[in-house]
Amino acid sequence: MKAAPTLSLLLDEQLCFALYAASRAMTSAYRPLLEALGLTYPQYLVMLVLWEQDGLTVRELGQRLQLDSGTLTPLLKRLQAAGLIDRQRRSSDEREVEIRLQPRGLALREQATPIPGCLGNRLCLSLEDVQHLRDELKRLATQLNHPSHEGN
Amino acid sequence: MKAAPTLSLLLDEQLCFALYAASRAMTSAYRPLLEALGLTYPQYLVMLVLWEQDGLTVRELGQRLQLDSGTLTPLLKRLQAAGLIDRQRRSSDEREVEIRLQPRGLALREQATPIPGCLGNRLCLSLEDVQHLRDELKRLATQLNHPSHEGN
DNA sequence: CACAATTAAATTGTGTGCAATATAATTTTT
DNA sequence: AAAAATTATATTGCACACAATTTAATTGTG
Repeated sequence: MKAAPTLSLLLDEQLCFALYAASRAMTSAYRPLLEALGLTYPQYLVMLVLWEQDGLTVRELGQRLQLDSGTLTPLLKRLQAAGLIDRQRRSSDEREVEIRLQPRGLALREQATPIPGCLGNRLCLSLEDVQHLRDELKRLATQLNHPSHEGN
Repeated sequence: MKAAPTLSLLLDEQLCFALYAASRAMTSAYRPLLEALGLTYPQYLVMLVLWEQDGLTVRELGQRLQLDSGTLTPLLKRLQAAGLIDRQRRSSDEREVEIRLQPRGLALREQATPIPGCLGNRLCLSLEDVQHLRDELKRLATQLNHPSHEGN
């Protein structure tokens, strides 16, 4: 076990800042496209999950997106107010709230289909490079979320 | 010029979600370490810039971090309230507000030096891999921020 | 069955991000 | 030099994120 090496405090050398800046740049790039659908970026992510699997609970949505009810509850209320989803307590377990797509929410999927390709075009990366970067980021997130201190 | 290929709408295939999740995981990993310094993650980024170059204006800080005054003004007021920085209108141009480290803000640098190494340890990546990922993310952010539509 | 422990959402409070607007100082133009 | 345009910051309003607490429903235990 060796001590943590002292790395630079220079902003431009930080992986964390590159990640933070790239994530916000990505959200900004989506914004004008999603505005046409009346969605914010986190709302779009919720819709992606629901288009894949409808009828999930708030908890299950949260597991998928790594978001808690403090974030999801108001977001889902806005999607409901927009007529895209419905929120219903489950009769089998009244603690759980089931989220179901409304016709307007389901129909929105058609308008969303061109969006990933549209964004992909801007990246100037091959599909393989995008997939590789995506998988590296997934591994990074997994490492950071697990407190498996000793590894390497 | 070919049409945008229709890519998947599956959450787990999206680069954007991997980026979003990794960025939040990174911020969460920093949180307990920064809490010991009394800083939030964006506040830490501001301090990184000031430790590199003191006396920048709000505008210059914003250029460096890609943040506007709507975000920075309240954040800087909190750093000022914590006694870490000072905010002063420049006499040469009264529109500009100069940010200067206070002794406590300068001293905090010592406590921050082990942090990057501490986080680096968790990544289970070689230094070269971290640098490569960082540079890929920088290129990605540059591409996304520039509307240079045709490229590749 | 009663009651403690657990679980799922919702609520509350703080701190970003960011668009839009306002305010004030400086520069440019006429 | 006065008016118009520009620039820098601050303010306002909305939507996340997330910790901490609350509320309500369910499960586990004696």
